[in-house]
Amino acid sequence: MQKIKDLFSEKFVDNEIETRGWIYRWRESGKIIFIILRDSTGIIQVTVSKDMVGEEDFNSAKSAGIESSVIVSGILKRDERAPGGFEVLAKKFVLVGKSLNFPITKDKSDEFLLDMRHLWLRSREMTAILKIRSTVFEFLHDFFKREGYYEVQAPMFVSSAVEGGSTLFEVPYFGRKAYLTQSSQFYLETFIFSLENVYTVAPSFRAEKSRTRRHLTEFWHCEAEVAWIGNDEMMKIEERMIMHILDGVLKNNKEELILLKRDISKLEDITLPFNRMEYADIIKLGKDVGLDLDYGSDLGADEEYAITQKFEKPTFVIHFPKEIKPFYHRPDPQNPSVVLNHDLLAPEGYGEIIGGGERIFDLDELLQRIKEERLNPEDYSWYIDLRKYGSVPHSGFGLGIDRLVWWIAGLEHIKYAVPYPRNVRRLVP
RNA sequence: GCCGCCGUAGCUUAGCUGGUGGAGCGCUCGGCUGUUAACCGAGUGGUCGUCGGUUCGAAUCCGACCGGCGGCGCCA
Repeated sequence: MQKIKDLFSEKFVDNEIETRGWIYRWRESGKIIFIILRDSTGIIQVTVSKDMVGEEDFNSAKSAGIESSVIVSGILKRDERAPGGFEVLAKKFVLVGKSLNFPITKDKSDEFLLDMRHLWLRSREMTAILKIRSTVFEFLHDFFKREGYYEVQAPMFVSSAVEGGSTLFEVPYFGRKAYLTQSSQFYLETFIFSLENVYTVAPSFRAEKSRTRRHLTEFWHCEAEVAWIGNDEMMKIEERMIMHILDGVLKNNKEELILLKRDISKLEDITLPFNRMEYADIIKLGKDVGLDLDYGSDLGADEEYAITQKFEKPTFVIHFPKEIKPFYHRPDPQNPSVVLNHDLLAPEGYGEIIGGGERIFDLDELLQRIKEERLNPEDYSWYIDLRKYGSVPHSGFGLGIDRLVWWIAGLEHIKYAVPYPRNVRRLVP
């Protein structure tokens, strides 16, 4: 039994082979049937003719519809008329699982394909994306393993918000109210006092009615928290991490990137270090380009687009005004009106993929910021506790893994980066 | 939450200055021994999103509702 990809080799030519898969294309021309067979590794043409396979097998090949699963044995031939230059001359054709009329045909709208996602996953495009996605997760874990991190797990059911603004999904919890986590950051901070360097890969949930090409209500979140380091060192870790993943995808998924028509040179040209820009300088730069930007307003989609179009590699935007960032970010001792934080913006207009920074580690400073933001300290009692018993300077970040896949694969909308995307409307399939 | 847009056959759509709904793909049948999302012939398929209004007459005009899409805000 051979995988389809392995058949594209001189060593099998004129030899007996056997392979199996699903019918990707089917056409007949008189007494010969052409089948394009697909498996997880690729596609190959199979020709079925009556005098080669006999009446019975020929009839099952004739009745087999798109996406039928089949086992074929025969002779591998070189033939320039076949796509890819090789084809299988069938001697035996076994229909394993019949396929009814496959609902996905030539014309397909975005929405229809989302409704049919459980079947559309088989498409060459989705298969390529899923392979890239698999590599991204693999090299993400690989990076942390190499750098000596511990992987930890935080709860998905939580009792309150990490930050005030975001909307939480409420779920009934034995007569009480619970919420689905929107970030594991606070829990990660609890682990650093024993494990020092920790990370987690888990879903986060946001009940925002966002309708943009980069928002989902459920997304895969990689978060890390590191003891004893500051904002600058955190950024260096992150850029190494992104480079490691990029290298992994470029090494393992060239074929998939090509199939997706990704401009690979744009990824290959990225080198360390990434760009760094002060928030204040962005505002100045924005004014020069004619954007309506005031110091103290958060960067909107237009601004991010303008910035990320300008640069060929990812850009850290650092030192945001503290008012527009959550209370736990540490104000810069040199200039307490800004915080020691960073957002990482992916190039080519993709925008924010990471948010991170240094956390306040002083008890009084944290209480002060909670008070300024008019939050209730009781809601953060165990988080505040961490500043009472041997607090240390520390930093962390959150990476939107789906957004990373979205950018690397060069996709139009984040929903293509995720097998079963969830947004305010979509819960099926 | 705000601003735009769209619902016609299984899918993709034309018809929208009102006068009995057309096409391509799919599917069924037939033809072809080299097709490349093949081609040729025949057939199949529609309470035009729902309800109401205007009119002699509504897919078409008006209103409400339902469903969806794109963008902004929010963020990963």
